[in-house]
Amino acid sequence: MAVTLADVAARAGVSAATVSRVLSGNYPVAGATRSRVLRAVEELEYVVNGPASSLAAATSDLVGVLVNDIADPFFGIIASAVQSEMEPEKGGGKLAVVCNTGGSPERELTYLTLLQRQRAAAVVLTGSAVEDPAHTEALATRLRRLAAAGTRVVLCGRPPLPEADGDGGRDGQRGAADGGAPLTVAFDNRGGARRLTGHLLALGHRRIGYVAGPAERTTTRHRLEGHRAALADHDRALLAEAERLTVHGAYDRSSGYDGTLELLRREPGLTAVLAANDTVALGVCAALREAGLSIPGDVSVAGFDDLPFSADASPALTTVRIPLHGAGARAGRLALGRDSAPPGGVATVRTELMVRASTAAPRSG
Amino acid sequence: MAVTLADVAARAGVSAATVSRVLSGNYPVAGATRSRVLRAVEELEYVVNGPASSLAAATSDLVGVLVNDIADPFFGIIASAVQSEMEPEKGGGKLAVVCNTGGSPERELTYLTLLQRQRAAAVVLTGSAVEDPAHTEALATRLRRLAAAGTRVVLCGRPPLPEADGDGGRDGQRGAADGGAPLTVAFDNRGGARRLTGHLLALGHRRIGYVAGPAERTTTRHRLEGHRAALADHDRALLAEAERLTVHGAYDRSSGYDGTLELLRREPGLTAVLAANDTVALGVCAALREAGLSIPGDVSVAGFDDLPFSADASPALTTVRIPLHGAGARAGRLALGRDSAPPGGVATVRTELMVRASTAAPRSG
DNA sequence: CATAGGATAGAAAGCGCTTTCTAAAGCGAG
DNA sequence: CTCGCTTTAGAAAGCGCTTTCTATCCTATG
Repeated sequence: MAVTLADVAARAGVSAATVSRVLSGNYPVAGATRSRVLRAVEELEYVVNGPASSLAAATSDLVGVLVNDIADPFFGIIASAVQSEMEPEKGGGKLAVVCNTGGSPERELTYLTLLQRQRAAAVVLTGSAVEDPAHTEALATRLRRLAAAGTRVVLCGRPPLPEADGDGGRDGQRGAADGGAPLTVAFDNRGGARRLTGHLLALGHRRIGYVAGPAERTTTRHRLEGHRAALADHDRALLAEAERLTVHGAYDRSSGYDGTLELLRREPGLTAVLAANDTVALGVCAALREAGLSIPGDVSVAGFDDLPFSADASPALTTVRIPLHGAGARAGRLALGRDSAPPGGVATVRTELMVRASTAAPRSG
Repeated sequence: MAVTLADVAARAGVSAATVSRVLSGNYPVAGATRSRVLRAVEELEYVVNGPASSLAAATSDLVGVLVNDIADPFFGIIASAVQSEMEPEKGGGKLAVVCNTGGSPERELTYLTLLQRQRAAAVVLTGSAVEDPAHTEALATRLRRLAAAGTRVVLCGRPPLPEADGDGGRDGQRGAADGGAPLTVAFDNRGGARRLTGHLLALGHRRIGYVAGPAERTTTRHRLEGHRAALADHDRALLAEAERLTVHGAYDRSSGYDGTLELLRREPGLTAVLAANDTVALGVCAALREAGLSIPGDVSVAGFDDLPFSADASPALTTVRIPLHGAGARAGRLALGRDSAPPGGVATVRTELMVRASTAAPRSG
């Protein structure tokens, strides 16, 4: 039905092998022959059959990008950056495939199977991971197997895989023999949270609420650890209160709203609220305003991520900026093997405290 | 290297054909045989070779989703909805591939080639199209060719393809013979804009600025047409001013900011500003506030799309809601052939005026 | 008890491409 | 003018799967 290589070959008066060589370009073909083939391709509107090509060559130009929520700009920005590294102009010429896992470990596995089936050239997993030991192990096993089969695996914004144990590591230098072990681009969530809480403490806040993300996510834990480390640094007594002033929710606006209501119930004297991320912070602000509290006059609010809308919120949000675009681009290059692997396989991306209008010294003391 | 069908067959003590039948499930296999095969698959950790499978079956389970900007929630929501229809549970079991065109016609064509190469099962094109005749024709040709080759083509949020002319239409009833002509899920941008401007006029606004999107985009033109139709309906004299009170920009915040500054320069007596979309509206608000104007006290502001953050902006944004999720889901089902084609191949999605705090009657008159 | 007919499984022919192996020219050097 | 090397192109063998066509084994029926 469709035009095939053989049709082009016949039209150009050459063999199929020659056409293939002209198109892949990794073999010398005389100029005259080449242009004759190219013209035939043109005239017949020939389009390579990808599956056939992938089968014969045992490689494909698909790169999978797994995201937790494609409608969330956080992931959109990362995915966009990864994809921009795959541009044909940049020497990639890969097809970046964004897969929406919805944060579900099962779907993550499902998509990985689908990608493995397609013999994807690389896979980039973004966003926090679920800390369920069973899932962690299943995921790690599959990722190592993918890597061993020649698919490049890059984790972006999640912690590196645990060390392989059990039957793995048959050769001394792990990851050197096969396709290479999974690589990681990690965010310094802990450090960022620590600086953020440090900033609030320096302003004089002592009763700081925390509307955290889902309890089982790595990112949630890391940010919480940073927060508590800062509290402990300042005054170990604050740590005792921290537990009571922390509520968990999802990474969305309504969690911020509901969480804030709960926090106010627990501690009406709150002078600051930290949000799991900027989207949650929006909900926090809405709840505070509805409670008749001004920001930052009565309560300071801070978020995490520094998404595009954060500087535009009113008041502009104090937040911890994660260079998402840079991180995504880095992950993309690692996935393409265009950047050399970072030492230890882990590149940590710095986060930066952005102090804006939503945080100020608490009224009086 | 990898485990193949033959390995599984050998292990299960059956032929390759049987294994294939067990896995595809569209042929009766005796229960005992089936479970023996399944066990072998399990034990060998067999994963189908997608390219080989696609080649032999002459189909693939890839569905391409082209978006203008993956970091923009507008597209994120649509893509997410399309993808949710592809869930294995929903009987789809397709791999939705989100491709970021950056709004560039060339990249659009590039990705379509890539998808055609992969023999994609369907392609969904989202977002406004560029109104360059040369590109429109090139795109239409390629899409019709894709459709003819059996790939389902769905346009979402852009106008239907122009009627095929020239050498096309060899058979009387177009689109019936082959895979089917491209389908469209269109947004009623014109009607939405018309109602929005109507709302402002009803409030008493007469000097209404418009920070429009890129001039060459269909969406921009449609919204502008709706706007002007409303003005003309009310008082033809307003139409004369409309040109002067319209500026063009991109679909981003800074365009809203810059555009508003320009509009204020042209007409300091502005009482309302319409934005190309909600993101642009954020920039409009920022510029107005910096100019010392209150919203909606001095100037009313309205947007388009009703993205998640729009209700949270302060003041909450009056806007035209487009049911993006529903539209994306519809497009997804059409792409899967799960919904029957709408009459004329075009399903138009209603838009809804959401009146919120950012618009009010102008001060005095 | 013989035989038609259904159920189940195997053999084998591709799907369209890449790539190794091989052959035919074309060239300068002895 | 011949020999051996390089350049260029063809033949053909798969890549791993699906699917048609056949063969076999039962079971039901006359």
